[in-house]
Amino acid sequence: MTIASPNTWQGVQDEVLRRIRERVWKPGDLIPNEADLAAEFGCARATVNRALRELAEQGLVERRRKSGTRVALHPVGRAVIEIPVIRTEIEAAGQRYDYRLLLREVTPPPGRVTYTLGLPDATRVLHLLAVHLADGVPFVLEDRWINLAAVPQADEADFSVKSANEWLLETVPVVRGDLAISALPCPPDAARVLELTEGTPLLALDRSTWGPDAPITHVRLWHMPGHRLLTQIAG
Amino acid sequence: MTIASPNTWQGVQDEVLRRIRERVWKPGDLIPNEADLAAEFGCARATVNRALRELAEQGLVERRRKSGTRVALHPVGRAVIEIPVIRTEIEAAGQRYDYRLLLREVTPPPGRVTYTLGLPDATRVLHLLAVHLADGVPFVLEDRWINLAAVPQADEADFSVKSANEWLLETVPVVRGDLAISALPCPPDAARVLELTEGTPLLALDRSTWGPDAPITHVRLWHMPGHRLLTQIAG
DNA sequence: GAGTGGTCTAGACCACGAC
DNA sequence: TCGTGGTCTAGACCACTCG
Repeated sequence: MTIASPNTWQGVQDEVLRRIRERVWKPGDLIPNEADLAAEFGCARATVNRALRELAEQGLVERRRKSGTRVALHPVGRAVIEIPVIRTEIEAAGQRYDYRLLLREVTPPPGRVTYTLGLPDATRVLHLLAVHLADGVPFVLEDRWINLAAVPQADEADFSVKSANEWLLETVPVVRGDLAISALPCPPDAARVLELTEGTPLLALDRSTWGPDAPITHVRLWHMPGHRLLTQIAG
Repeated sequence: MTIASPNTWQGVQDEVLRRIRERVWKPGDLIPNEADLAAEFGCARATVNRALRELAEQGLVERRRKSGTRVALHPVGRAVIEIPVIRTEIEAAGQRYDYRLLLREVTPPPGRVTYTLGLPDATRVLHLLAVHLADGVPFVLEDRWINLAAVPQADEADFSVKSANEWLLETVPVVRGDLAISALPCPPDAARVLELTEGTPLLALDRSTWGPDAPITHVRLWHMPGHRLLTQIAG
């Protein structure tokens, strides 16, 4: 770890961090305002602003106009999970990627899908079931529902070669998404495909995405037993 | 969703985002340089810089000196998980918080603890087992190991009133942390405390933290069945 | 060598919010 | 009211990296 020269924004940030960690400024304390810090460090106020803004984004300090900047009392840790395309994830691990489409049907979706996406009752929805393999071994089971009202082209797309994941990324503009992580017992159909005992604890990732106007898709990824989501904590 | 006036950094960002989503600039494309965009939007280059810098942090564009700025080919989704103090989490849900210390001992830690923290064999480690309750019902079981070589004060602290989580936050400067999320079968001792059937799928969060010089603590949180980690996806 | 993003400056005005 | 952070500007120099 190198210390940046103190009149750069990183240098200011390092010094502020040091004072927070060494309790020169204690949790709850008000720290000097930007103009004073700029004078102390011999730099422009904009430089101090950038340093403090990033610390505020990380939750280490709280800033309010007029009140000033305080050291956070209970800094909230933030862990960033990266969600790559599954093929990329497997190939990045140096393994061979394979993909098999198991089921394709247009059928009324279960309640959890209509509910999380906020779909009207009569919506036509495309249901896909597919397995992604790493070196020939099942890696994750994908249970996807695509809103045909928002993505009519999906009805004619060939999802047996390219995964819906990648097809959607290239085809539909996504504006926002939700992710829910939970531990669930392996259901009977997944047990058959993944060759597991029913009830085995599996990590389930439920992802919903919306376009500019309408919900696009909901997907549940069933990860094989032992799979771990690894991240670093900032703050 | 309001559109910001276009000569603010948010306005520039909105317009750039729109062009990326509507495929005016396609994945892989080079977009105009900062000076040109500033001229087009009628603002200063610093304003464009801020807009693009944030998009680069989100992974939507890739920037390199001399080459310029490109629309990312495979934007990696990022989900930010917020990790509050457990008491805060429960109280924020409008529930009553309770805490019970079940076990306190100094004992050799299991391999997964010494391994993830990188502890030497002979390290003295304090082992705590505690349960956090919401409205009187078990919410999460905490299985914590504290490195007494790094935090000797922990040996005399009273963890029956204040949870180790909060005590450590107030006492020890933390420099970095790791988080691993997995689905595991409920072990026998947890089953007794949480009044569950052994083997029930539980969401396990393994958190390790380091101070400036040494590993501080490793904690595994066993969440009750059905618990979901909710986040939003950026990008 | 030259074009690009990365950063700093000194100054200015604005928006929020505590009083 | 008025102090604070939030932002914009015009200009400058630097650092990286491609050709």
